[in-house]
Amino acid sequence: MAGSYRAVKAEVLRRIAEGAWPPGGPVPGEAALAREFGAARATVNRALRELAEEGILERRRRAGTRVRPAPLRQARFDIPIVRREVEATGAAYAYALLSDGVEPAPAWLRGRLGLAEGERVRHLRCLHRAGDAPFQHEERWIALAALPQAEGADFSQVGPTEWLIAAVPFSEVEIGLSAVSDPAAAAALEAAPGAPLFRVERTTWWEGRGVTHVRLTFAPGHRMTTRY
Amino acid sequence: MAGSYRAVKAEVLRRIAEGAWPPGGPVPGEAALAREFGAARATVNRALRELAEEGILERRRRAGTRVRPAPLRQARFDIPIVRREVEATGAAYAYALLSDGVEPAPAWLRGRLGLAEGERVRHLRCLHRAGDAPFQHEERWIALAALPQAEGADFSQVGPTEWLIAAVPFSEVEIGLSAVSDPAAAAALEAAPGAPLFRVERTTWWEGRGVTHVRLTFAPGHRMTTRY
DNA sequence: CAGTGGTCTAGACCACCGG
DNA sequence: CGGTGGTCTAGACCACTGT
Repeated sequence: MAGSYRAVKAEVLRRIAEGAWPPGGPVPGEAALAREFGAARATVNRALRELAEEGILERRRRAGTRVRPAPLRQARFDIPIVRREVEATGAAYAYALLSDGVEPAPAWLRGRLGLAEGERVRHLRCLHRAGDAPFQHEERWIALAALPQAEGADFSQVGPTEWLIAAVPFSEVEIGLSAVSDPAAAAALEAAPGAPLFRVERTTWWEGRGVTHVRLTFAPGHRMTTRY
Repeated sequence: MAGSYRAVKAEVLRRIAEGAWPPGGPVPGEAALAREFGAARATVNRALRELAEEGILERRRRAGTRVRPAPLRQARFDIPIVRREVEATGAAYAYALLSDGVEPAPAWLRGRLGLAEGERVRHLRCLHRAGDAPFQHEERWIALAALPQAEGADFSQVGPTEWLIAAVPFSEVEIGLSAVSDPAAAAALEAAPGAPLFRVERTTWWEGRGVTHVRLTFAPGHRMTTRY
């Protein structure tokens, strides 16, 4: 097990935890570690590269590798498709389209997506259920200039999210998480008007153009979790 | 630029976006791609491995590589130290200890950390400010059996989070995000009693033992964002 | 049981940047 | 300017798993 990048990672972590390599302090160079561990430099490189990506180490050319002073805590969350998320709980998934229309983009949305004044967007509100219980309220805007085929799409059976996955293969995305009080969403979710609701907002660009913005508001009590 | 793992990634992404390699469909083997691109297999391997880690591809031995049918959306969020987060906004950071005591662990906490009945925990409540405005309310429990030195630590000047970073180098962590209504936290944050508050909960284990649990509750309007 | 990805090695070139 | 990490190559062995 001497020459395994996993073994190298584990050993490096051990030395940091042990205090042998204190926070902010330097880590021996790849060549030295390769010699010490009896591994190829490429192997050590992969180990250190991954530790850097995980926020444990800090690497810079010429300056060398150091232990991050305050380990950059980062968490990776999966953002699954609602249907899968519901089905994972064992409940039956149900979808309903609440409202649907085409309208000029409001100012805040134009700013967010970079749209010109007067540009039209398709505006949808949907409800996703887990069994009989409301699970997630989705409010979505799609820029029709960027995605003309969205004007004729039928969202009565399949939610716009799933439709978009097929229509827009790749994009740049910004995700925001917050806690909100939204009487309209609360009503759709059959929650008290002032209930604190967990919201995920996602804006998507494609080739520099704003394509769509969505607000996913969850029924009270929803938690997003991850481990590492 | 033929033999660059970045070039390979870009080309693979292009072919997927283009529709040449449809979702769910197979991707040629590493050997074939290496031949086609005039690169070493290790180079192609790195490209495909990273795309798999990013949720674009799915790889299995013997079965080969496929394009993920519904691209696994995942987002990575940085969870910075409060002080840095506040200072990043340009505001002055201020810390205050609101309450501090040692008590038997309540049942819900024992379950979460895996503590025995009657085990004692240090229970702290703190407030982090950005300038004059309350920014984050921190409520923390530290298991004294697992971390005896926490009993005598002075948390009047430095928050327990920063103290813990120095005391517990590495650990397993579970993070949960939710929206809550918490009158006590709201009061400390000078918010309306029923205001929707964004909460981050983090449980930390070390060598299989539950060490600490924290509730970070943010002032109204807080947003956690990320791009990719 | 054969083929695919997973990993390792030894050697090499080079971009970058701190002193 | 020189040392460090970043990357690439050619070749090899092997673990795993679908057929």
